[in-house]
Amino acid sequence: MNKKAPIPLGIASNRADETYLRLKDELFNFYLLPGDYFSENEIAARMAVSRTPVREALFRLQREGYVRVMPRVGWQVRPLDFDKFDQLYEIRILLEESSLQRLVRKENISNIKMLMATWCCLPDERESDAKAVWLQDEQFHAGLVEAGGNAEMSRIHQDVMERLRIIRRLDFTKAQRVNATYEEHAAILGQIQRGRIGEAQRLLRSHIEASRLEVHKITLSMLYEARLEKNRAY
Amino acid sequence: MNKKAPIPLGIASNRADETYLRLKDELFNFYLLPGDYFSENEIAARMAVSRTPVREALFRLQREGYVRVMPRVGWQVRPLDFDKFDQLYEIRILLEESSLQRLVRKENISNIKMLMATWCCLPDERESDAKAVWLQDEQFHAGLVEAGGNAEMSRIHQDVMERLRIIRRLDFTKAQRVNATYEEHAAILGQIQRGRIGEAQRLLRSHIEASRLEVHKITLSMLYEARLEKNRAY
DNA sequence: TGATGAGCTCTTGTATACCAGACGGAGCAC
DNA sequence: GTGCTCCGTCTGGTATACAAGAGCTCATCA
Repeated sequence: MNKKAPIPLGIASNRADETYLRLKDELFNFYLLPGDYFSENEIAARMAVSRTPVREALFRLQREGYVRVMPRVGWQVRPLDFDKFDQLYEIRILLEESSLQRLVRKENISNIKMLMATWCCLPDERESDAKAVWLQDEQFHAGLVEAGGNAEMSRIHQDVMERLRIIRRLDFTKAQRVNATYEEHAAILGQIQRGRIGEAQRLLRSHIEASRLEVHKITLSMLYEARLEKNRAY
Repeated sequence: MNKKAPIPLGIASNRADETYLRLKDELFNFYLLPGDYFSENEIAARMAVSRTPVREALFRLQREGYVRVMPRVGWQVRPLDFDKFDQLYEIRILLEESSLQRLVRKENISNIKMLMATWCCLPDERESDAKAVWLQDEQFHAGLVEAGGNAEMSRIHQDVMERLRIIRRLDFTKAQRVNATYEEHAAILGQIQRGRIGEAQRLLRSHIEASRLEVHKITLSMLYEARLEKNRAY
């Protein structure tokens, strides 16, 4: 029984991607807590792969700011840095606002119509599942940037959103927040359709600012609970 | 003599970084030409290291958009994509403009004064070495963003500048361009000092646009020459 | 009692062996 | 002549062996 299991590969096409996704999942669910120390061997044993794909995954996560390596010492989960999150929110606002600006110049509003189908609907047609709303919200903001027509800007926006995801995913748990999101998105799209870009930008900015503040509040308690949860498990 | 050489390590602290820097150097000097195919073994043999650090370096370069891997087939140097460069220039403008905006709000002009010492000088005090001017130019634009006070935005700006470097470094070869750079930078800083941010933004935008157009022209001929140069060598 | 250093153990960094898949060319069938 | 199949050889993907440094433990000595 010294032979390894046949093929424990997941949906990813290789073990490195698989390990990357699993590790990110553990980071997002606070199984790996900010500040924790760990080693490559530890991860490799837990995920039943060799150190090679683990290292590849960790380097990617390091590049994205989630973990850091201390040479010949070990790895650490980077502590949550709310100043950094604020800065990323500011960049989000900048990118999305400027995409609206270019939108009106390029008359590229086909994406916008698709977004309206999702967001400009009657209250009883609204999605209620938190995770589904969160996904649609991601698509809304990505869609605005894509409509701007700058693919590199979309890529950067996606990176920023990715880095915010660890705290943003804790939003959309209260019905009130979901309803507010629907109304604000619809209002923004409405102003765009009327060609009032300036007003749309103003609404967009305050919409994102509201999200930022809300997430601040939620995350602190959620992180605390996640910490308790993990401690209970041992 | 089957024992390897003792320590052929360069300035980097490990072979992976060393390999990364050497590869990027070869990319920037068009020793590795856009469109070229190559394998990990080939690089490893040429740089006298094992595949492990080579792979780590290549993954970093892939993430930065210089190369791409085709699984179980090989690696390719990504062709130069001028549309992409245009998009990156647009992002540069956005980031630097918005940094000026925040500058006036935060009254954070200590960086600006340092920049003025370099750029607001008499014509005979100007740096003439192309490489030195290029370095100062990088610092000027990075300095503007840093003065905005958003560290994450600085990081993104740095990434964008890095990706533009392969074509931007071919600029600053003509004295005329150097002089224009000095005058335009001085003008921008002058407007900032007078608190006329809007005008500074306008100048900054046209300054970057001019650089973009100039680089377009230069690069096509330089790349052609680099191609000839390499063919001559064989 | 306190300082110190040898050495053990753990870490990441690097090299290498092995695997499966992709591709191309030779050879055969038609 | 043309197309198909098989097989050898190359590739990157993965596992593993080895090297070297950081840090801790504990014994030793002043």
